[in-house]
Amino acid sequence: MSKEGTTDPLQVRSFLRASGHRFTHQRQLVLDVLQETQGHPDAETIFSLAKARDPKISLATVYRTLALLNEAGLINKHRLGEDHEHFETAQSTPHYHFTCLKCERVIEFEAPQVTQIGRELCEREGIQITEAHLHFSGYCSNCREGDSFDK
Amino acid sequence: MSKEGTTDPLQVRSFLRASGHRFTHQRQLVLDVLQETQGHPDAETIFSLAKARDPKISLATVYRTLALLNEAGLINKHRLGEDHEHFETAQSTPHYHFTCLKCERVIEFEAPQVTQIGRELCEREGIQITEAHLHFSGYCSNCREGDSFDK
DNA sequence: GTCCATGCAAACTGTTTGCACGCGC
DNA sequence: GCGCGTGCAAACAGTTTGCATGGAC
Repeated sequence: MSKEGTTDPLQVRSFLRASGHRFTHQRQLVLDVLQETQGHPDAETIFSLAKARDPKISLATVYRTLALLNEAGLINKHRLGEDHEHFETAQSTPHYHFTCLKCERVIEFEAPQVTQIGRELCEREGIQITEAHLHFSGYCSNCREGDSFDK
Repeated sequence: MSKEGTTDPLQVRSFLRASGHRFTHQRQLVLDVLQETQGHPDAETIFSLAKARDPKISLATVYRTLALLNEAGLINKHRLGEDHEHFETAQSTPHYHFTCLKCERVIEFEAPQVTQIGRELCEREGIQITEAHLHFSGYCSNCREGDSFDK
């Protein structure tokens, strides 16, 4: 589960310039943080990691950058817990998530069937699908019933 | 696509009493509204519909009631657009949603494959799944490309 | 030098909570 | 009448925005 993604500085730079955006220190930084972070950090986490390297960066910039990168398709947004967004660099193969309601652990999995479901729906309804999210929640192997153990 | 559900006054009343909750006018009202409303209203919509019948009901009560009914399994919560929750009375068969990014139309569909995906994941990961959400977004038949027509 | 991007603080949205009163039981 | 449920307003979390300054090009 390594982070591939097309996010090296040069590509990002030319991508931004091509779409009429400037290549700033902050944009690079947010992307770096996202690439180097395991899992699915939320905006606040990304912010504090970025701030560790550039104490001047602001939360607003992080949000603005995340929105930009998301629109560009370089990163993806997910509602994992309930309340707020999590981010990850765009992967080549679509995948989905399970979240443990107790320990918040996230398990990623692939499910090609989802693409098929979408395809059928498109045909039947004449729609066009741009995004698919499958999300399970429940209890992971450590948290199901045996709660009392690790208390 | 009729609203079945086990939400007639008598059943709700005894359900609430059984779980140590009181049967109030407001709780009945919220449930009524939810049953009589097509689609997937959000809290604000439910509030204004309820308010039309009882001008004294408060938004806080609506939220508290929705939370209660959701925990009880009588209704379900969904993130359809992006920003806020939508609600619907619990259906007997699991179903999922497509949302049009332009006109916000929601299409419901069934997909038994999802249950299967969940089952496999449970076996492989030793987890326990309590909830499943599959959500597509994109453009409905009216909104894909032909935007200019209905301008 | 131009203009987009940033930092800051204030605004905003959806939802939750503290508290005194009111009503189901 | 006891105690949960309510209404109100204030609090809250996550995110967005207006504005003056700063930096990419």
